[in-house]
Amino acid sequence: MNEEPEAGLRGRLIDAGVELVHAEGAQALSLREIARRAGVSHGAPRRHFPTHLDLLSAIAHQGFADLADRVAATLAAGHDGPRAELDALARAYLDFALTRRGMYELMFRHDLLESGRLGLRETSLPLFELLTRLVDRARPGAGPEPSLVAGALWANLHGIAQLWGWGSLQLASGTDAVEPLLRAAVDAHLGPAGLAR
Amino acid sequence: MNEEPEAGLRGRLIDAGVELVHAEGAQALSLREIARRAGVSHGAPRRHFPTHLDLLSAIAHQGFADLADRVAATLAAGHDGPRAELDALARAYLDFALTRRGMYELMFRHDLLESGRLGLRETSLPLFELLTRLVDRARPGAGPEPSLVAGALWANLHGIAQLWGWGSLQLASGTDAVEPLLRAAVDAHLGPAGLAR
DNA sequence: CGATCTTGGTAGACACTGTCTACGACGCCT
DNA sequence: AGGCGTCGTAGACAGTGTCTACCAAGATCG
Repeated sequence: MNEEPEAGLRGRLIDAGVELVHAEGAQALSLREIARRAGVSHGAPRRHFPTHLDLLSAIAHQGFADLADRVAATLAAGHDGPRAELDALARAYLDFALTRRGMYELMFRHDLLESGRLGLRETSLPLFELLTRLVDRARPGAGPEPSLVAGALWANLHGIAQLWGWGSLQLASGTDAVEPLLRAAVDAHLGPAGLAR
Repeated sequence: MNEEPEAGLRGRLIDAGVELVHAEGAQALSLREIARRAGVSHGAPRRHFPTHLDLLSAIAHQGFADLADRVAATLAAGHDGPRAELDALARAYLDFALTRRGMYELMFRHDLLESGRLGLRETSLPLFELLTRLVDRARPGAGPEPSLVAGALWANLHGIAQLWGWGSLQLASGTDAVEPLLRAAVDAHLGPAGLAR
């Protein structure tokens, strides 16, 4: 499922960037610092990435691949029906966003997504289609179409991940645990756990 | 509801920043450019804002005030019951996020929120409490507590605003209208429109 | 009334950033 | 051997945020 790691300086730059964003956060990803960590001069990356944003996009791309791997590994563990799989997916998504904060932030930088580099926006499509399939199987036929529910649910997960990630939701809802919020969101879009199936 | 505009250079800097973020977007808010637009040297802002982030926080603060004004104006129009008010609030929120994109982006910059400057995170609390009250009144007593539902709903609005704003949701769900998505989200958290109340 | 201190702005320096250009080393091919 | 891409280096340039020295005008006070 994962493409083989790229050889040469191009791959080393991406690796250095991934390491850096995990260690220091998204704002530390200056072109020159990445080059420094890869042991080359600041002009070298230009041979492989025309601009700074292209390099960042490649790093974010790697992040989406990691997320896909995590989700795949979670689902491979085996679950009791599509609803349980959805719960697991939601938790894995949130977990990724909260533990890999810098990478998650990078992956959803609007200027990266909007620049259309590397088809970054399209990179999340397979994950979204998986979500749509699960929604379709987890819910009885009635109600709005699955892609709509999946879209709303994805947006909900994304919003929880972000707002919780920087403390706004803790402050607002007065709790210090995400799980109830996550459960409330999933239940809202799919109905309470025990019903379907 | 709005505090009076601040006089002096401090207020002029904020105004220049607000204008700039509306005209050119959030990445254009360099300290020097704001100073230029306010007609002062690049060192002048330092007398009023110790650091660049403090100035940005003050601008974002103004954005939250604008959002609160918009929501208040929307609710003042008069609606038929709390559920209709919630629909109007959700639409106003989304409308703000999509028309004032640069400002919305600035308001939810994590480094601003996390730095705790100006109590920026607390600024959204009144709006959230309003949301919680409406949720409480719009839903029959059963189910999870209102603050939890309000938190999940807020996260959903935020997620829709962001993902839609930069085109990811259009691509994923295959539609080009937000309204169905917004309705699906509100219905999911509060139940279909006709039922309650 | 004159000296002094505070307030609020200017001007220049510094380190750092992303981009661009000139240059050079190296391998490959004919 | 000669030519030619490929790929990295080194330096310049404009722009950034921050810091420091300076200075002009007002207020305060002995």
